[in-house]
Amino acid sequence: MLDVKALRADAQAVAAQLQKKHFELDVSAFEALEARRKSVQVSSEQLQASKKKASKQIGQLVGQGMSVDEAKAKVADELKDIDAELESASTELADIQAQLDAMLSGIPNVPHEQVPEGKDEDDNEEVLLWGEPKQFDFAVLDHVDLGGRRDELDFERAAKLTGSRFSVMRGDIARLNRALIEFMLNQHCDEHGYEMINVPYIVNNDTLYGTGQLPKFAEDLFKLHGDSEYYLIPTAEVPVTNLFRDEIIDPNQLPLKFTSHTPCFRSEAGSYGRDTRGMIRQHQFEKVEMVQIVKPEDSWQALEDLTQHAENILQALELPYRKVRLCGGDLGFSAHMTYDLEVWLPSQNTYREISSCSNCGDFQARRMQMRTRDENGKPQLVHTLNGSGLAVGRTLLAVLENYQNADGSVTVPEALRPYMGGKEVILAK
RNA sequence: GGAGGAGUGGCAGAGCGGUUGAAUGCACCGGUCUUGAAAACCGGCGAGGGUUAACGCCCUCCGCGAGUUCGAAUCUCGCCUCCUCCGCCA
Repeated sequence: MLDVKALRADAQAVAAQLQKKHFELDVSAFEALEARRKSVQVSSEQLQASKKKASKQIGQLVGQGMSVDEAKAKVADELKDIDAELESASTELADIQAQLDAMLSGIPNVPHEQVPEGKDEDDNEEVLLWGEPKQFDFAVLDHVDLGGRRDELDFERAAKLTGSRFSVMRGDIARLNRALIEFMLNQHCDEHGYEMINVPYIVNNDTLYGTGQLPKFAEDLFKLHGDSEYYLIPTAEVPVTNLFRDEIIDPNQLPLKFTSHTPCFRSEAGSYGRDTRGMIRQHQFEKVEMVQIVKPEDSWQALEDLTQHAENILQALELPYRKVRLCGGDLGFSAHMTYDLEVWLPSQNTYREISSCSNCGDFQARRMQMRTRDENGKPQLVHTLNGSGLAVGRTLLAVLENYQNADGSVTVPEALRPYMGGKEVILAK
């Protein structure tokens, strides 16, 4: 949520910033609504004040010994029309407020000035290329073929169990999956200073509102049937960032740095036909997430650090990758600025997203009313950041494809061998 | 699932339906005293919102939501959460 005060002060300026994000802010609609809000709110509060005053007067008179009926009669004039007026004013105000909230909660975060212009991923700005894609002297297989040789990666049976966009992992691949998770968590905890945290995979409305998935992106989520409005999490960012919602965090506790391994559930509405083969785009995938809650002045550096932490994983696994700064059109709803990391996939001969690291500024914090105190002790919104470190399924397939051998086996990256019982090669026939 | 009990400010803990945003204590901040510290004493100390150039003034908030009333922390109803006991269970 943007600061409504900034919009009141200069809606045009905000609209100009949002254009980079290809969001059209209806300035005149906002200003018209805001003008009504102001007049109705002022009169509604005035009416409340006079009603309160009259009630207090009755209290005083009764306290002085007057009978209740007499006291009421004495202030009857003042109370005469208030109820009806107040009723209509507060109904109108609630209506306007609801419209304003609906408008406001649908406006995305403004992009940082460093965010490049552009409409989609083709316009993202490359900031780093790391590693050299390996030259293969044989025809490379993709992860589906590699994993399918011994049924260790099984999409057909997953489809039987559930449907499309699910997978079954078995044997060494299942173990590789676990190895990646452990390796990533250990790196973040032992080398990068994160605290591990385990959170619910099912969350409520308020939590999804806090990070910005609701109300606008409900169709991307899996909603549970039942009496409660519950959803499966689309990312650990949602429960972890919301941990301290509605709290004022002691500044001495900041920064908070959490890492969490969870499954993620996404409906992938609107991506029919895209990435249908393999485990690139699944309804359920695992991710190791990093979340930071920091003082406002620290978030800029924190984004660099957090992104580096994700890069460290790729570097330790010796996977070639590319780092891009997302352009305005590709930036997410809540993000102020985002770096994507894209890993090299030999089978596609291109780089594909494996991590997304964002600074959300105070955008989520304002929705969550998550605050700390400034040097004067005044409440102040915190800044929130999140990033994948990394998407486990995509890392797994990147490992399979980049480490494949001519015979269809896969060499285990050295960093993972301790987690694989020392095994150096898997999927050998 | 059944039966009870409880939700008040950072914490503890008062609060007859009436000038209560809320006693008191602790914690915290400032001051006096002290060579310094502690103790003692004095003062300050919730959040959100509106309005204003500003000082200030006003509204809302005692788990959440409705209701009764001129007036609700206090009464009524529904919901949520927590605790205790019983049952069931990984």
